[in-house]
Amino acid sequence: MSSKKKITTRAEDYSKWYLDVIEVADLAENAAVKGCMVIKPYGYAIWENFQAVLDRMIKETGHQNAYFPLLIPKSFLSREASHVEGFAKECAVVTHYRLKAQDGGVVVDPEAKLTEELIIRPTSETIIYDTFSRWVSSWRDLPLLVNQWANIVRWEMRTRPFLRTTEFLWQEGHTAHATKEEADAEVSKMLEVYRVFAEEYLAIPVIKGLKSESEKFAGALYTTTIEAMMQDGKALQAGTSHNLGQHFAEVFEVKFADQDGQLKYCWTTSWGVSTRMMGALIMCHSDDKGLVLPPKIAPVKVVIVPIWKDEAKKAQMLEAAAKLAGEVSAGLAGVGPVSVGGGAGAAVTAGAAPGGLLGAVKVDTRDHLTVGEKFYEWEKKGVPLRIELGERELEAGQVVVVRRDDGSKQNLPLDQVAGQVSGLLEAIQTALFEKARNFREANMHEIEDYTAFKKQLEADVPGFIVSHWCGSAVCEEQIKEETKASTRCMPFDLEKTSGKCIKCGTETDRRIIFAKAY
RNA sequence: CGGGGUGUAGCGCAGUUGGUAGCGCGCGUCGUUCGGGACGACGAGGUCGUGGGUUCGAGUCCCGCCACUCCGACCA
Repeated sequence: MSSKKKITTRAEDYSKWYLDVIEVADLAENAAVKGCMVIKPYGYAIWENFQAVLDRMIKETGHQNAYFPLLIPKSFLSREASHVEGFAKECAVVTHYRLKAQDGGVVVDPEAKLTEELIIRPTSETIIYDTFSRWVSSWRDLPLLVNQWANIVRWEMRTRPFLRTTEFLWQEGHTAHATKEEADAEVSKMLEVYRVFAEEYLAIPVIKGLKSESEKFAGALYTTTIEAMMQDGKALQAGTSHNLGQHFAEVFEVKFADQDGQLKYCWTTSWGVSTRMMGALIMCHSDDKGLVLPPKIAPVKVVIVPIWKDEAKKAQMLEAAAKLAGEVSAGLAGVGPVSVGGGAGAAVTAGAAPGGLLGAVKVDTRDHLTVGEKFYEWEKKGVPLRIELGERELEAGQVVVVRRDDGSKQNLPLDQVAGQVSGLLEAIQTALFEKARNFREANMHEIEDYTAFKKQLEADVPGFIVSHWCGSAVCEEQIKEETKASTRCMPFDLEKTSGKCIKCGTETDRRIIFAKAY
């Protein structure tokens, strides 16, 4: 269980260690299946907290959850020309519906060939707008605001755990509106939801902006994005919100009779956040000891490690720890969602349950591990606060409280712990965000000279480069070829200044962020 | 699909000129331990990726096949 391997850290090689904590992908001796993901219970508890928070925010902005089919008729995908072009190369295709026994094994039954192949959804625009066409007939049916939690399959050539897996989990929102203005407002409203989610819950600072034409979603009018910087100075697109214009409405005939009696096509939007955000969370905060989780999203927020020498002392310590856990749980109200199995009451007993990992406050009662091993394990799992409770503490009427983010230790009187825990968790939450934001600010570069631009991208931590750009896809493509940096977004809050395109020198007031990206 | 690399216990690996399968970690039982990754004793665990060939004898040599993996082209 606990490996003594020194953890190597940071974004570029994080996958070497986090698998132990969150995920394994050793399902089979089959590359395709390995590209999918197995999420261990601890990692899934983090995902469930993601869902709990984001789902609540999505509903608070007026959306409802629904579910649509996994399998999409091939013909649907080809209706929107640029959409099919964007996704055709990475679709898993269902061609048969039956196997049959043969020579002691099974083979695909050639008799069971489908007349039309089915595509495993790489995204659900097509099947959802096909459905919308039957749901919308009047302006009174609009806006139609729907969200779906689902799994997605994209047959990528190269996979990377969490960042690019063959199968991934996400939420995808799809909305239909009467006017472009309403659709625009929806797009920016949801991008703001994502910003708040990333910054206030995951403590990941993000930059909101507009994608270039070549980086926008296949079939969209325009794409907005939140871009985050990882600890190695590379960019990660953490969430996107698209205005799909009337493209999909036209090909799937999502039409409505407006108040003026005219039959009009809807304006649609879509937006999504995936398990990739888990990768962002890991890479943004983790250190040499393992995960560092922001308190608001951590499945286990506080772990109490009782320390004893013999059976008699063990009973005494466990009792004291259980009592403390109860008090701390009560003091935790309002600090983010509580994970599965984790109501305050459940949390107190969770430690006693064999194998139980979860609960907002966890008491580590295991006695086949040394204290040191327990410390290392919870640090690796990123639990924000650790409370050490031993004979010494009990006699002195105090405990040792250790912060995961900076490793600092402090002694707290036993009767004050519960009252101070939520304040400490908030301090950790804030400190993580500040640290990440300071790092990003320190690695933002405004560069107007192409030689300096190329040199910066060769640095160990290349960071984000803000430069003027003429807007041409040709310059964009050449820069990518020469430096491997792609355009990330045109930040909405970036001041317009006049200057020359970093590549071709054309006068322009447009500036964009370039970065190496995951 | 192009260019490398690797297949031996759950994981990581060793295995010399061909001679009955080894190590570390992990796992199980018992005991001593326990304040930052403890120790001892005993134990369980293997069609050496696969098919053929050479040989008295193949993990080892020869040929074929398969799989995985890393680097490039694709992407949330």
